Amino acid sequence: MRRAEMSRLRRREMLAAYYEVLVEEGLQGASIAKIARRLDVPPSLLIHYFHTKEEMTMELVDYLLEEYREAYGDKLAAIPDPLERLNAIIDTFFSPEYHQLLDDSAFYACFYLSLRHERVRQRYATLYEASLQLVETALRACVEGGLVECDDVHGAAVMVKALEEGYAFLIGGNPDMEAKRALGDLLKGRLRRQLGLPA
Amino acid sequence: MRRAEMSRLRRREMLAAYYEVLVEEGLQGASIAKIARRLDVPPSLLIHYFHTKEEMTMELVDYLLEEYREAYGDKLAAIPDPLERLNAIIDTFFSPEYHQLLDDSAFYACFYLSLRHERVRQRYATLYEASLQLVETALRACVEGGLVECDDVHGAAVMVKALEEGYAFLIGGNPDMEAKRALGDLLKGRLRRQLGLPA
Amino acid sequence: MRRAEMSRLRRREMLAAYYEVLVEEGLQGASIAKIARRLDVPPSLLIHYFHTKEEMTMELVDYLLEEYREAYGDKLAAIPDPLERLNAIIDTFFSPEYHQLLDDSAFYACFYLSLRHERVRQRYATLYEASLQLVETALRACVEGGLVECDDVHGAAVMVKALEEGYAFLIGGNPDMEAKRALGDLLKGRLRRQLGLPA
Amino acid sequence: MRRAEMSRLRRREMLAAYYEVLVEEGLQGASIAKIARRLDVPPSLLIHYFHTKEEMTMELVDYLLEEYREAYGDKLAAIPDPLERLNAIIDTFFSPEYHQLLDDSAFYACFYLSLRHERVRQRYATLYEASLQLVETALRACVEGGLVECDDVHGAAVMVKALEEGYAFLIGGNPDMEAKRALGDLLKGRLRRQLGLPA
DNA sequence: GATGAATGAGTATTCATTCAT
DNA sequence: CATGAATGAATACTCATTCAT
Repeated sequence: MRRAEMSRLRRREMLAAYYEVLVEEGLQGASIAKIARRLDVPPSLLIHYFHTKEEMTMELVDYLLEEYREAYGDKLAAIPDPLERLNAIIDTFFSPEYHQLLDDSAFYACFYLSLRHERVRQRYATLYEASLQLVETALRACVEGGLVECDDVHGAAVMVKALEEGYAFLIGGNPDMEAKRALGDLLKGRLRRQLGLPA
Repeated sequence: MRRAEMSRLRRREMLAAYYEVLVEEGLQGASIAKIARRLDVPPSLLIHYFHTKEEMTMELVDYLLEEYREAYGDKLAAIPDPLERLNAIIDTFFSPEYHQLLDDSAFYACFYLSLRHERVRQRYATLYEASLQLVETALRACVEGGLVECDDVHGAAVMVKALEEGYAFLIGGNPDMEAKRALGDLLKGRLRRQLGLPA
Repeated sequence: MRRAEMSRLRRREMLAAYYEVLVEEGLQGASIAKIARRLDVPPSLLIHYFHTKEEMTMELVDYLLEEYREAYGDKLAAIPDPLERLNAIIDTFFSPEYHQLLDDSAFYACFYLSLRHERVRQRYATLYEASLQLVETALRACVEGGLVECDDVHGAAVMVKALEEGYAFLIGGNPDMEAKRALGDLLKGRLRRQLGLPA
Repeated sequence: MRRAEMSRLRRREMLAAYYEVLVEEGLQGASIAKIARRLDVPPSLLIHYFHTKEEMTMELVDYLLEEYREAYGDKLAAIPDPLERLNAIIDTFFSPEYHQLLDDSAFYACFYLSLRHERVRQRYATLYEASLQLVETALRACVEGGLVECDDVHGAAVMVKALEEGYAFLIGGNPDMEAKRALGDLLKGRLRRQLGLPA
């Protein structure tokens, strides 16, 4: 028992180090040797745990997406009042902070990997699906409660997600926080108007 | 002049080979040696032309973004009637074909690079600005012609771009053409409704 | 005793796995890790049993040479009639089957090792000596029984062994069974004529 | 022209270094890095010339077999008188010196490789064929000249080769020169008697 | 303009082995 | 008896780049 637990923690340490190296050195520069150097262990230890770099990369993506879920998904889903929840979701999605939980370049590194590795793609799809459900469920509750009028709840939810991803893309790499926030507010406003929500 | 022209063509060949290698091998696997092998020339020849790999990469981004402009930007801008132009823009932005001009993974590879290289970021920003102007100009002409009602033309244009990028992101890596098209239609419909355009 | 017996069996399993890996991967590719993988045990278990790879290799040679003795040596030595025994020996030595008891490449791998490790050399020398004795004893009995005429029994026995090893070498790696057999018959005929044995 | 010549020489130097390392370190210990160290060049230079270690190994075999041919084959074939030539061949084949042109362990290393690499096998087969022809031609000339009586020239030649290879095998790894020579003389004598040659 | 020799740092991974549990 | 964490040296090979021709 103790051993297994220790091993799990060690893996997380290693993945965290991988993430840091990825942010600092980029996809091309993130090597097993550099991760090992950061942890002050021999490279062979990483191989001992993950067998190959590819497998380690896959686990990194899992680990990062998991962090996303933990940090936001669960918190948002827990809000009981549907309108309040919907508003919180939208405020979150169009806030720079949400998209900065992960470093921009690390996020797009992982997304890039998702385009080349089926397994990564599926993790992204799962996350997307969960996120879409979050929106759709809140929206549907609002509609059923007569708080919002909407004839195509699913379509509206997809639109929210598309706009959110577009927002993430447009603020990518831009260091100007004010501009990011302004863009978020602009899109939020238009989105709220379309959904018939009070600003 | 002959010499300069030859040289320019040779460079394009090389960049095209770089693109192909990038698509097949990914960011991590795209090396000078592999590009050279594909062209059946020594690697030192590529260095001879581009001096460093980084410079070659920068030129690749230019080359690819240029292809985008040539293929779509100029054509769309040339449509004289503003409403027709605006509709064409929207149809283009939300069609799978537009986003498949470049291989998904190559596009996001370049975008990823833009997050790490200021020079690349500026090329992307320029492309974004031009594309935004295209939308904004068409929209403003429609508003001024009384064909469309809109109190914040710039904001609306930004929204179009955000939605387009979100669309690109969501269809990334998905091989199902029908699903891509359906998603494009969904977003297009909602966008048109918001802008007060006839479906 | 039970424990010791179990341990002996386990060792044999491991040596058998080593042999298989040696055949499949060659001398350069046969590693502790691969043997362990084949047995689905951790590499450290092999070290636990054999202490070092070298020791394991030495035991492998013993094990394989032992198999030779078990399979043929004892059987041939047990034939009571000397002429019959001599004929059986010659038929065995010049049959492809005898030289295929061990995979060609594994046999020469071990022989190669014998050139570099004194301990292995001695095992080979012992096997050679036993085999030579087998021939010499049979031949001497025939001479003494007046069945064969030969003034230098030892020399003749050496000749038999030399020809046998030459035969083994020449058929090494050749997959054509017919050719192997034909060559064996050719050499056998000439040998028999020299020894004054009936064909 | 100068370049090509230089390159050829450099390759030979490298193969010679490979041979030396092979003799000293054995098949398992002969690595690119060690060969490079011996030549005081970076390992990547060897790869530059030979692309892979396997290819380098194949060229090593060619190079060594070629040395054999140069050292003995041509010289023996050049002897005009057939009986003299046949005697010289036999004296050579059963002399320790001939089999020591190459280090024992290196020779069997190469032979071992021939069992695992088709390309190497073919080189060995070619060498064998040439050597067999040498014997057969000399023998046939003797028979036709009435110097030797033999009804199956080809069979006799094969026997010579088999005995020679057996001799090589039996003296392998034995450092006692006297014993080697005595064994050669023993086999030579019996062979000559069988072929009807004067001792 | 084009080539190939040469370099040196770097790659992921494998190796046999030790050790604590 | 058996395991898996850990090590450190080694593996073949790739990398971008320089330089002389």
